[in-house]
Amino acid sequence: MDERKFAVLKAIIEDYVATQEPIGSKSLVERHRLKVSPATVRNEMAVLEEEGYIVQPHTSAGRIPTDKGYRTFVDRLNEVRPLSTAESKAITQVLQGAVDLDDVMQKTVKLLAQLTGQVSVVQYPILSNSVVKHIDLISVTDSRIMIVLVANSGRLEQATVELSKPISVVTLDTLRSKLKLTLTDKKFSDVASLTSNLSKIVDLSEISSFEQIIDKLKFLAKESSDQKVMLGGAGNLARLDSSFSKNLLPVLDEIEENVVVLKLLGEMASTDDIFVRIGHENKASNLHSASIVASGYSSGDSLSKLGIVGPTRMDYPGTMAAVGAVARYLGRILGNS
Amino acid sequence: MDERKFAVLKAIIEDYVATQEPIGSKSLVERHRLKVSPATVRNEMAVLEEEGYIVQPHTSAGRIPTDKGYRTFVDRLNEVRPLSTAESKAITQVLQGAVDLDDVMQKTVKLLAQLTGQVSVVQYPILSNSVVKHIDLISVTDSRIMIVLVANSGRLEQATVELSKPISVVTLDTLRSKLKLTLTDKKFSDVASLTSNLSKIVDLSEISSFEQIIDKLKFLAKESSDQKVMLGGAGNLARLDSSFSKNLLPVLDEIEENVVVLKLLGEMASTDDIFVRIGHENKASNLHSASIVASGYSSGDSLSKLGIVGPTRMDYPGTMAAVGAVARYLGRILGNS
DNA sequence: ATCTAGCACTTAGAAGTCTTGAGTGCTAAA
DNA sequence: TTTAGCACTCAAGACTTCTAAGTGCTAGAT
Repeated sequence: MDERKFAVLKAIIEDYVATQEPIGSKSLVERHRLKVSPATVRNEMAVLEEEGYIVQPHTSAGRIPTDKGYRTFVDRLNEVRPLSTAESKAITQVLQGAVDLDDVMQKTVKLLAQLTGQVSVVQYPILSNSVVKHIDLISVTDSRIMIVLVANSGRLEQATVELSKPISVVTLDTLRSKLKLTLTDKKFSDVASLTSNLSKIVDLSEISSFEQIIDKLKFLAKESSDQKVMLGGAGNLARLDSSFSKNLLPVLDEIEENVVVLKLLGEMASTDDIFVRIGHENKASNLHSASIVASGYSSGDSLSKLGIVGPTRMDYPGTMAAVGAVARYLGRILGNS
Repeated sequence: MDERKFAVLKAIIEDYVATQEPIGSKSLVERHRLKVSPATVRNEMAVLEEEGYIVQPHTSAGRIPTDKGYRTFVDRLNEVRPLSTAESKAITQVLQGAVDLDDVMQKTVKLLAQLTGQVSVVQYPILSNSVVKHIDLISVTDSRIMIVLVANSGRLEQATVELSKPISVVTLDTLRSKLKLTLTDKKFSDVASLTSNLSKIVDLSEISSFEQIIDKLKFLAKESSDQKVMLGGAGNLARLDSSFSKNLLPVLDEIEENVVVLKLLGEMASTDDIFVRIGHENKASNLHSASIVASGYSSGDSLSKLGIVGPTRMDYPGTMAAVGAVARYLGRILGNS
């Protein structure tokens, strides 16, 4: 595409994103100090429309960008605009202050939501490659046992088992030390197989308690290697126009269920570039008027993802910059672990 | 207030909540099969208006309830309508499936949001009266120590300390056993004072690491006895009308910061009845068009709170029933601990 | 005494009409 | 290839009118 035509497209997109109104040739020339007349611009626009980059809502109205228009705009946007120093300062400050992983995740998701003004999603660091750093059994009461698992990434997982009958302290102690021995420095994904063949160590009378604990432990290790997701900035939906949010609501419900996001984020290629999926490029029809901007971030050993979802009409450069920066900083914070 | 007048008020409120439109005398008589003519109802309405229970948005329009109207309606609503069996089934099923405290809280907040269609808030069980059941120090790397605290209520708190220089295994071991000895079965609120006078036990060269760990531990214990809050159903805002959500957005941001809710919920008297605060009864002016329905729930030893916030125009009987039921079930679940 | 029917009066909002201005496409000249 | 000029279109705002839902009040019915 020729240089000037792209300039026109770009100008249309910028104005439309800012005003949310169709853009006409005259106001375009004024606002952007183009060195040509409106008539020339009109000719360019006619071509752009023919090629499917922009449309008119009705005759005698200005133009608005199509998905295809946004797409070429984003593709041409090679160098990502850096964030303002104030913004990047904010990011480091907020993330610096986090105490544990949950806190980091929560702050990140909120940060993303605030920087972009959109609904944000952050995937927890993936555990399957992680290694058990510590395992403990804690008796809260004599029939309630809490299992604690710590990964080398610093992620902690817990679960409580309600035993059908009390367990003796001795049994619990032997079980605990056995588990420590068996599982420490082993992969989460191997926990299930490793625990399957150590049934002989406990007294017969307590075999049921034993099994309940092991079951929960397996579940916990499996569950944790599954992916967990945090959602934030749902309130931003209210800021956006309601037709859009009506569409998106069911999606959010599902996101809270962790189901969709896995697919959504999983589909984005798994490098740490920034990915953008615009309107109809999304398979789910609820998302046909939405765009997703996502990026991978490295958490020690593995690569997880984060991103935002908003209306197609969004500030792509700014959003991409924010997503990229947050991903980078998050990786840096977690990289220390 | 005389019986029939109340019936009229009630009918107005019910219709207005359902339709969100001012209610006139004629449609009222039709929809509610009152045994009197519209003219009579009009007379009643005139009196109700004079007494401040209802207003006309403009002459020649129907009436809408005032805060005072809602208030008397709610006050007369003595017996709380029980939930449908389907609903209470849903509650038990959802809560039953939770694995740990975070999970319980998250499921509860979501449940409340779904049952009521409003924004919901659940306070974590208060810790200050809780007792340290278990404490552990886990070395993730040799300069990253994770502190784990478990309360008798089953609540688990963790934090990671980044030491300025590595700590030796021996020191860590002695420190750990010392802490176990000192803190087990002590109140969270006493952690700070108990840890203040045990500096002598470590080698001088590692005194700085020691201090960093103790500081974090104090912080953790204090932080945890502070109140923590979980927010849910922010997406419901989008369902409501936008003027309302505009008002409420800043409030939500603050709620996420845990600041406001403490006050908000704290102000509600601390029994486990259901409390309703309507419109201007709220001090914060952002909440003048909002109502809060809250209830205490007992979590083992202490009493915490949960509730929802929505527009004054809400289904009070239904909402109160839902809040009450969730509080009751939650108490039951946590009571086991 | 209280309720109700009837009626004159009010008024927001729907429906209809006019006007305007931002926008277009096309043609012909620079 | 660009630009000026011009006729044409049409959504959205302004202005009017109409209407239906609602009111309050009075006088008769119960």
